Amino acid sequence: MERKRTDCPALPPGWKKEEVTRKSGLSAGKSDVYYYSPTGKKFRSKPQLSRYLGNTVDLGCFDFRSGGMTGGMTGGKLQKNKQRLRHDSLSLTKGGKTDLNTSLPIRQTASIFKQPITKVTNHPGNKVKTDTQSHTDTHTQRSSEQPRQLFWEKRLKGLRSSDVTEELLRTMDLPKGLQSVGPDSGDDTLLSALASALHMSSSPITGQMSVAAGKNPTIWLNTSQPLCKAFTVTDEHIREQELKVHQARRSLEEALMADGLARATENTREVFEGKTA
DNA sequence: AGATTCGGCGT
DNA sequence: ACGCCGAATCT
Repeated sequence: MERKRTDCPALPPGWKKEEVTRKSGLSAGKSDVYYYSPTGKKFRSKPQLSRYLGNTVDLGCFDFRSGGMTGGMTGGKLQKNKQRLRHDSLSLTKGGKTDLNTSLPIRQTASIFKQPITKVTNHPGNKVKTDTQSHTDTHTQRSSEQPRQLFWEKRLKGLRSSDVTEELLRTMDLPKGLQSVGPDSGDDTLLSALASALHMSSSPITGQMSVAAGKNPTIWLNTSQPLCKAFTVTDEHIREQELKVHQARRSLEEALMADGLARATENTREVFEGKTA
């Protein structure tokens, strides 16, 4: 039945939406909605889409079934102003490759995707100004980006890594003695903040040097540093870390060996049974 | 194996 | 009533 993959207006080019009507069973007549990324991966739920796109995008106002944005604060209940999508892994159609999203959450007050803006005036000759890739093209020069929110790292809360199966990976442990500054004193946010700082910046990460930053961040916060109290790295820390790296490398080596062996034996078995794939 | 399809749990 | 996802079924 209905087997058409339509372009989804709300999503960046390359994404397709599909609606399949159930044709039998108790739920006959109902339908399921799927999305396909430019690379062809199929998505069957909003959480799955969200996981894939990363926390960079808040699909809070995205309606999975219809494929559109659900309007702002309509109706009685006040809706949280959380709405931001992004506009990235989608516009990255060039690399042909990666679907990976390693970018960090960016403030996005307006709509996620490219949308025409209609300017209403009394004057004739008004045109619709379409937002091509003017500002958001920022993939190369991001650090110099305009105003940043003071506590933008809050948006990193809940950011977790997962493997290809989307199984959540165990989080890392931070060395004792690291303390966050500002709201969200959670360990996970701290970890994300530090990881982001290391990821984005090429200069040393020292944390917030001024004690006053805790009291009055508006004035004293050093915005080029993560929301982490100043810390000192001891030789002991360094040795611990070296040990961890060694252990990780050993595990990796073992895993690779085991995998290689497994493949080898499987191949020989198949040849033996005469089923060469 | 991968894709398709419906059931059914949880909200 | 519906979103989400497991698993049976199909190719």
